[in-house]
Amino acid sequence: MPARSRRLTQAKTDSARRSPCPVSCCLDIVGDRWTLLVVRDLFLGRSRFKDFTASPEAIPTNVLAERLQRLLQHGLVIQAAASEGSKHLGYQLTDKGKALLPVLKAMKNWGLTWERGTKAALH
Amino acid sequence: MPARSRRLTQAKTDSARRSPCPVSCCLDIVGDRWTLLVVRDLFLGRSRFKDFTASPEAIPTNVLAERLQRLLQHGLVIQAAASEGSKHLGYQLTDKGKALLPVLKAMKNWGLTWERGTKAALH
DNA sequence: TAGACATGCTTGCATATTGCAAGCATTTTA
DNA sequence: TAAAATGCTTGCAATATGCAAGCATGTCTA
Repeated sequence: MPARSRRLTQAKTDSARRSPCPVSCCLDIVGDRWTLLVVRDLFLGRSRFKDFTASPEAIPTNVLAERLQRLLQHGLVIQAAASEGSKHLGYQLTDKGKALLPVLKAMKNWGLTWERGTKAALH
Repeated sequence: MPARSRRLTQAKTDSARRSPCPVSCCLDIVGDRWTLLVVRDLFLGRSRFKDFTASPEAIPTNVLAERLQRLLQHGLVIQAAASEGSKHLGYQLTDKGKALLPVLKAMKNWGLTWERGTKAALH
């Protein structure tokens, strides 16, 4: 898919939702094995493409590129200069994206309680 | 896959995890578009195969069967008589499964706050 | 107690997504 | 200004999803 038409692709409309359930709707956006790990990394202060690929789960680059586009489309992240005066872009959470913190915390707590050998990185 | 060998299939071991991160580990189990909707339905008191397929999101039956097996393998649900004296089996959340309630609540709140037109079914 | 219907799946198949490796234009560093 | 790093894209094989049909077992009705 070329960049321009990707940019013009509409964010998921109400009619594209499986149901009006807020849980279902949330899963339509972040319901896969990778998206919330990218959001976790954003909370950990990572912002650049390379940073996300460096996480221990090793997300494939094509999947990462697609997920970042989806997060942009749904307004969970924005792009901004990666650092002062740099032409490289980084990604940052919007308020909508930051609002997923309780979801990540709940998952963190669940994992720590019920799955042996897990260890938290997110505080 | 025959029923017996499916029963004998090991739950995901530490080595099968992508990383020791509790969030990643949680997503290894429930990180897809459907599993948490099944868990939501279980919280809503639904317990039988037919009940899950009747939800508005309309999960395909083969996907539902696979997800229920995964939830059984990971100990998030158990099977029990669907009703008094019935030979039909239903599914119920274990404590481990019930511990996902904060995750669902966080997703519900996020959806209600950030996605227009969503409406809660889970209380 | 026989037939009809409901339940709880399984199967087959087309399509979509994922994972892996390689490639490449642009930016930054030495 | 050449070399390395960055931020992706592309191609392809493997896996997962979605849809429709099929079917064994259980339950209900006459």
